[in-house]
Amino acid sequence: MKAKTRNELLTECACFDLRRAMRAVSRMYDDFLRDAGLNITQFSLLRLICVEKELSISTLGRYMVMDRTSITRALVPLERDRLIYSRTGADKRIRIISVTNKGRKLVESAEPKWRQAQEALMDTIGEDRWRAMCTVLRDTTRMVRHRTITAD
Amino acid sequence: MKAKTRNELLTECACFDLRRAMRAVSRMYDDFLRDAGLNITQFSLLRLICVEKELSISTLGRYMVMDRTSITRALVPLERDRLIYSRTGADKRIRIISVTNKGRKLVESAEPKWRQAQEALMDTIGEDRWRAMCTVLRDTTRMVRHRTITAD
DNA sequence: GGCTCACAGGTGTGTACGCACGTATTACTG
DNA sequence: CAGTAATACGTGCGTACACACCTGTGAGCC
Repeated sequence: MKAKTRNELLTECACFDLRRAMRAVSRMYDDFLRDAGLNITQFSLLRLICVEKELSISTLGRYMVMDRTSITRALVPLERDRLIYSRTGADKRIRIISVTNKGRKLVESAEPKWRQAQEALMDTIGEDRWRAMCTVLRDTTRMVRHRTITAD
Repeated sequence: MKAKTRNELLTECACFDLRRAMRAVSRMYDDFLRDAGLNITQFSLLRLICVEKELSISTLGRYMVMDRTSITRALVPLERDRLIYSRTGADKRIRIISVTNKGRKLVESAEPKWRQAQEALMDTIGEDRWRAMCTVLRDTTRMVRHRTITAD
């Protein structure tokens, strides 16, 4: 099979491919995590908060490459369920987010399920494809983000 | 740099990488499409309906790898704005979706913007990375979907 | 110290997405 | 042909996500 030219590549939507794969893979992860009482988004967010101890809404947004306001909303169910708590910092503009003991325990109990999802995906697509996918996705994210930032 | 082992690969979440890249890239496409009055999801959906003339909710769901009920909701704004219309088929269970003239015109007017987004992404990440990304995402989607179907 | 601007954050609104559960219609089967 | 299974779809509910717009705080400049 002949390799596609640039113009041929452009006839199919990369963003569609990305969103579709995201739906397929997210559903798989959510299936594994369901019993744990977290979805993959909440798990990722909570795990990040566990590692970093204290962070602001904007910092979380930058790391997740998510709009600041989306972080605010995503934290609502986590705070409601006492998995995280927040307080005002020395700089009164900043809301500092931390994990609670309950939150940390929940992440730890969910980790085996997440691990199972990771293994299942790895077994499904294979080590080489996994490696290629993660690399290309991280590079793309970085480049697109950099493009946005430098273009203002 | 030494290549990562399977276990090292598994310490970082592939699903997180996927969702994060999806957010970054979708935002870029939505930026380009904004003036056209469609977002990338609506554009993809509408374009598919244009090409296929007539399809059911479930068929759309299978192609988009999206839950049937998500399709139902996604079509609401499109039908409200008279971009599509639906009717009951010979099999009364099936709701047949078709594009309207207004919808077709809107897709055509949005196509140049979408094309600009495609070009911009291509210029940002390069042809090789684009090729690698689309290939790996389609293969992954297919494999994950197949896994779900065969596992029931 | 007052002015201006950048930064951190929240709310209103609308779309994106999926699961649990329920209804209606068709297909299959004894 | 009655009974059952499979198929197609919708609604209630909850989370995911972003933009437009607004408020409050801190930083730098005069």
